[in-house]
Amino acid sequence: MTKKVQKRDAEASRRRIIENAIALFSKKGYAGASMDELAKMSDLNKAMIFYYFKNKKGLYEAVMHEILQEIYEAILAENKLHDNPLEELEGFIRTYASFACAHPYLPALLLKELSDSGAVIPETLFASMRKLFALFSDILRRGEAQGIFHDVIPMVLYFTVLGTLNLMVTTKPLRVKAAQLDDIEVDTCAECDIDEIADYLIRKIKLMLQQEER
Amino acid sequence: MTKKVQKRDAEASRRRIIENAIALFSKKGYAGASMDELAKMSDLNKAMIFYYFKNKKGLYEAVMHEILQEIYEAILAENKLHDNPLEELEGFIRTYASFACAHPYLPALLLKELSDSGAVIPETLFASMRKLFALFSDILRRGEAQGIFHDVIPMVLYFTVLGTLNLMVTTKPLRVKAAQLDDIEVDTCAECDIDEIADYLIRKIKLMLQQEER
Amino acid sequence: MTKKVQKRDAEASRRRIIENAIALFSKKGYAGASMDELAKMSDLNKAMIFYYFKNKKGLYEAVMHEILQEIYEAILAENKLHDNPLEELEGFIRTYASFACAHPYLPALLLKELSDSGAVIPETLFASMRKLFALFSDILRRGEAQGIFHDVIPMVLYFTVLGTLNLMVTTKPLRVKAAQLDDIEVDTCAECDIDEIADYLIRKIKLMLQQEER
Amino acid sequence: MTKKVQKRDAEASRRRIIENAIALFSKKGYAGASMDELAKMSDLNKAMIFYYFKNKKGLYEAVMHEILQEIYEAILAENKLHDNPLEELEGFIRTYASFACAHPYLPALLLKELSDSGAVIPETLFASMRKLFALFSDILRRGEAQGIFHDVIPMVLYFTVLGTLNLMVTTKPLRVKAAQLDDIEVDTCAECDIDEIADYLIRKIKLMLQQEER
DNA sequence: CATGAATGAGAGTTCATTCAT
DNA sequence: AATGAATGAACTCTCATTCAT
Repeated sequence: MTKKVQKRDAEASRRRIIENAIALFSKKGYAGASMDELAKMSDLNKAMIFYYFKNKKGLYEAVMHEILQEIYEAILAENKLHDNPLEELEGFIRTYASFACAHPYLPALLLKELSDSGAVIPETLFASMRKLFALFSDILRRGEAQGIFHDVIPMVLYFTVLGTLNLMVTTKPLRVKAAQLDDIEVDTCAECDIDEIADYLIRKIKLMLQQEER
Repeated sequence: MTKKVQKRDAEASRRRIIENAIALFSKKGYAGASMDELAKMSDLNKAMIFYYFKNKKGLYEAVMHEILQEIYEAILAENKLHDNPLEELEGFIRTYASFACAHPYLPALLLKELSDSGAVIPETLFASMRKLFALFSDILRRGEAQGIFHDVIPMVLYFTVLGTLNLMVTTKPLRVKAAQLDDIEVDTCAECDIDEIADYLIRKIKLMLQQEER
Repeated sequence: MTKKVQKRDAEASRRRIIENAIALFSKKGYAGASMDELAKMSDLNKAMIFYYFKNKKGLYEAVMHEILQEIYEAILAENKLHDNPLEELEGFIRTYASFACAHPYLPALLLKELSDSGAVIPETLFASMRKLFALFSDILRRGEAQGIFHDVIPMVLYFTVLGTLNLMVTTKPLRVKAAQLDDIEVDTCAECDIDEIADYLIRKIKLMLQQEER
Repeated sequence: MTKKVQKRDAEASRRRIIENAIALFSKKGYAGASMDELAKMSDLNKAMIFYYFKNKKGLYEAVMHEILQEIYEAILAENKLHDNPLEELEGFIRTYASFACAHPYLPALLLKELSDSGAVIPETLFASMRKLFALFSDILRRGEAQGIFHDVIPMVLYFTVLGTLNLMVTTKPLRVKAAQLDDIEVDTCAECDIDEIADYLIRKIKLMLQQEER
């Protein structure tokens, strides 16, 4: 007879949880996020979180996997549009920047996680982050092989890019507030939008890589 | 009757608390750190924490103030040894790097705090961080005025430096582990020590700043 | 399969908490009552108190609302049985007295609350107490209008009635103990039951109100 | 040599503690009052409270003894000025009223204590209160013997007087607030001062006692 | 698939009280 | 007589998690 009176849509519930969890974890961190609050946000019973994700850590892993997968796919798609390392590098930075700006939870979550070596989820973070780094590293190595980049240490440069962009995104509110209170002595770049910053960063990174040291 | 190994030494107790708190907060973050655990670590009754610092937030503020003050003083001292922007910049980076390496709680705490715009202690973080940035900014501006640096945006470059160095420090365990598990496909720079990294970063930053764009 | 002795019966749990809370608050006062003890009394986990009442103050409000509502309804019901102010007044006093005797927590809670102007819950106490006073006041005013009561100040007389009855109830144990220890010098009325006292009070109040001053 | 550099005046310290304790206990009740706050108020080290009074209960006893002694002496002094029961009764009520008004902690403390049968300090309260009641009782008994009072139950009348006056004092703030918010429907006697109330009560008590029942 | 009731452990914080100086 | 440091127990309240329906 299959009553199906009410559409109990498992997939929809799951997604609602994940999406709210992304917001919550990025705002309050792992320890600070409460499953109670998450349930309320998601308009679902608390028990459902455990039904779908087993426990808090499991949910967190799902969240991290989700966002790392998303950014990876975005960057990979962009990467396929280009065929030389210089453009690929540009694309990488620009895509990461605009994605981070559109989804500011990403920098927040990533920095938190990286700031304690993935204390919560070493393996997951790990595997997911490696794919992204492998791509970045590969671009630089090929550029080096082609003689257009010099003196390359991919790991350091990777964190240079991620560090700069992530911090510019997460500190935005702080910098805006500083600008309001401050005499104009120091410029906190409160107005810059992320695309300008990405452009600037690209320009600078090029100078870094294309020059041989004197 | 000389040694007088005092049991009830306020200053000593206070310091023990602060020092353990630095370790604890940097390891577990603000929300994740437990005052109970801290008391045990410090070999003191839990109530003493509140006796000295009023509440958890007060303790956290004291901790952040402490570490930011320390790094600021270290950098300021170094800065006074030089008299031209280029050397000053080098000194800044090198000092920050070696301090961060010697006191790895600094990057951990800083990244956590910056990753949510100083959610816990906006004002304190703020004031303390500004002094450091003001110094950095000043170095670059003077360099620009003297025609040795070009196309300078201090805020972005500040986060480039801090982002790179902090992330290299906090991800060290992660990178080491990656190196063990991995086929040699990607180099996670597991062996590099922080001074080499600082050297590399300095070299690169110089290229960034001394060149005019082509 | 009929009886269904429910274990997880929300309404029952809630009631158990409220009822024990009434006893506890009336015995120890607001500050002196411990939620831990209440949980134990109620054979429930401590967290359930907060699940049902949000916090201690919320519980206290619920308690006060409950008892004030009960006494109000009892008196109102009695009031409807009469149609002249004299009888209504009698009914008011008698009902209050026997209710207070049957539920001795009422005087205890009321006196405590009134003794600091409703420090804990000004608004709630307020609204609930006003209804009762409004009824009392109305009775007296109508009596005055009909010329059977004279020189009426309802507020004072209200507290005369409540003060006398409440104190006679709450001091009962004290007075009994006094009677045991004492030589018969002073009569603490240890034997009187509350109905006699109510009768006496009614007699006296009548003399108060029906006479014009000489 | 008797250095006596600093006047460490024990008696003064003791008094400061007692006086602040009266205020504190009357405002927050026994359980709600904190020795920490008391020490701060008294500008003394917390340990001194225990030096002078052994423990919280001891202090509370001292406080209750103090205020009951004071009111007893005030009333006794007044009583000696009169030589007939009617005037003595008037004096009792009037003195209690004005004392209670001048020292509003008395009603607050008394009602709290009486509202749980002297849970904290049965014996002390007891002994002190009995002297006062014995005086009141004696006045009435003599009046009855002289044929000017009729149908006397001292215990009840005692609480009638104390109940009325104490409640009028402690509820003053509540009644004032009610007067502000309310439409004029009910008169909470917010303006009456305590002497008017005492006069009114005396008038009414006289009617109570001088009449034989009809 | 979904709910609300229940739990036990632990959170931060305050308490009365004592110790050493 | 007076202080500040220290304690342990208790406090209110929140947490992640599970059970019964």
